[in-house]
Amino acid sequence: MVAIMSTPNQNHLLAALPAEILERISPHLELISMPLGEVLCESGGQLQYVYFPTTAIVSLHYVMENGASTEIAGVGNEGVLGISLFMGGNTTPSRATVQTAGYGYRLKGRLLMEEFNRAGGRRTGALQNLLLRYTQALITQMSQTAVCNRHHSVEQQLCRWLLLTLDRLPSNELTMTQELIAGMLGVRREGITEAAGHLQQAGFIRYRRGHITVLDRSGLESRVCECYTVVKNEYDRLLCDVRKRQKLPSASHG
Amino acid sequence: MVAIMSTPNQNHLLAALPAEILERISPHLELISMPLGEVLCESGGQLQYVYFPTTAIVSLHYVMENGASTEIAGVGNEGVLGISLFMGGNTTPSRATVQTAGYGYRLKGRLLMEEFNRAGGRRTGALQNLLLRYTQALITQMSQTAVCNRHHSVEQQLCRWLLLTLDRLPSNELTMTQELIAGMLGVRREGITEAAGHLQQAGFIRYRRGHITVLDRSGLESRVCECYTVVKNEYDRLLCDVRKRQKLPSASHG
DNA sequence: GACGCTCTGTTCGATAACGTACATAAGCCG
DNA sequence: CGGCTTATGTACGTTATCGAACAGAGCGTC
Repeated sequence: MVAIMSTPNQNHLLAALPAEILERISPHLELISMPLGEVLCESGGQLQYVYFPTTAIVSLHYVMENGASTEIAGVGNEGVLGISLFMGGNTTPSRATVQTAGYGYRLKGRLLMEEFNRAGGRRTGALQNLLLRYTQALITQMSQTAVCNRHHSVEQQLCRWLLLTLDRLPSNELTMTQELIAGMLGVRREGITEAAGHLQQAGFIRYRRGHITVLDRSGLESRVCECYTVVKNEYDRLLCDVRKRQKLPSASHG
Repeated sequence: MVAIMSTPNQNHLLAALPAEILERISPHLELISMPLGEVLCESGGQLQYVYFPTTAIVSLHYVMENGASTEIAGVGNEGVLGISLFMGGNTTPSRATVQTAGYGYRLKGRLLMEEFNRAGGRRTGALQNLLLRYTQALITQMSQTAVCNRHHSVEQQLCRWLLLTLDRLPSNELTMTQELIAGMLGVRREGITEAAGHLQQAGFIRYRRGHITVLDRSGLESRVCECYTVVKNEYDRLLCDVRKRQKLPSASHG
């Protein structure tokens, strides 16, 4: 009962681990609350933990000298925050903040590394394999963000962002102001107001102060640029064994 | 004498490998010519080899449905093409083409993987460690490209691109048409003409049909956005042990 | 229930980059 | 050397987004 709000299984990466590994690290997984706006890692800051979100979504973004900022990728229940630990850099120039409040599990970096480097001798460990594939999917997301920033309209980018966020949430309602979304996409708030207005007129979404409800997902998909599909396909391809293990999401039950 | 045009040491990653590892893979390194425009890997295509450029530069870019394209990162003598092999994905949605003709070494993917997974038991292998750190630096480059695409002017981006390219070349002359640069940055050719004109008026560069000579590097640095420095610092930080091993470049000798 | 903060809607001109079109010039090849 | 291909220079109107300014409206708080 105490686990209603979150179980490790809700994170796809944790869920995909072989039982043996999960048993080893489970005792060290700490369930934590991740409130909106919390800064999990400053630019260039050391990470003590890696974070496996379950219901929360974390935004990786750069803050520029002039204060402007842009999200370069999001991390939700499909992934993990803190790849710089096992990639060997320890830090990154990007900042990580909680974009959607929720829960997640954290694990001491040292413990993750022990498991990451636990090689079977013949072949690399299952955890390492999984995390590297996840990292590649993340790379695709970042790359596609670069492409999208260059070539697509604010409305298209908003659709992409909404769909990617929706994919990480159990419901069809996002708790999110237009101001925050603008910050993520690195555009003006007014641009979001305008684009969101179009989408609302089309009947795809409805919103009220700080809440966006997606009414017609396929409508958004009809307006989104190809970038969304590229990213989604790549996550599915690289982490398909992860998906297979998931119990089917209760999309039709509310 | 036959090796004047290229030696494995000219690639920083190869040069940084422990002698033991280099001895194992050296017999399998094939010196190859990489002509301008050669497509090393199509979007979604399988890589048979990984490529360690020495004098060539490879561009990783996305080609969109409408034909427009954008570079998301470059790979020169500081890196390796084919990270998707050891990251576990085998393919990526990006395309790799030769942006600056030159030479490089290729290595069969299977052989790289053997070495990548050769764990010492206690700790992960030196090659794995190096390649993962390189990958993190590449991630920074991609992220910063996304940020730069969003917030900075064509001129700033051109400066960033010139400097990053210059860092990978032995001389201060790039063989490159404005048309090609425009394709890299994902902007119009006219935009490059204009920005390059400014830089030439300022005396920072000089160009003639297909050749750009950098006359005043610090001039470019004064106009470039912060993105260049972020990327460069991150390469230096993550691969500093690589730099240490390099013989100092003969910048002052022609 | 009134207040006030914050979010949202709307306007305006300014600007950077676009798309198109065409003129000029450089260098290659016969 | 002369002609052709291709790169570069320049101009035009068009567009998306920006930056700033302000009005209205929702929602929590007292």
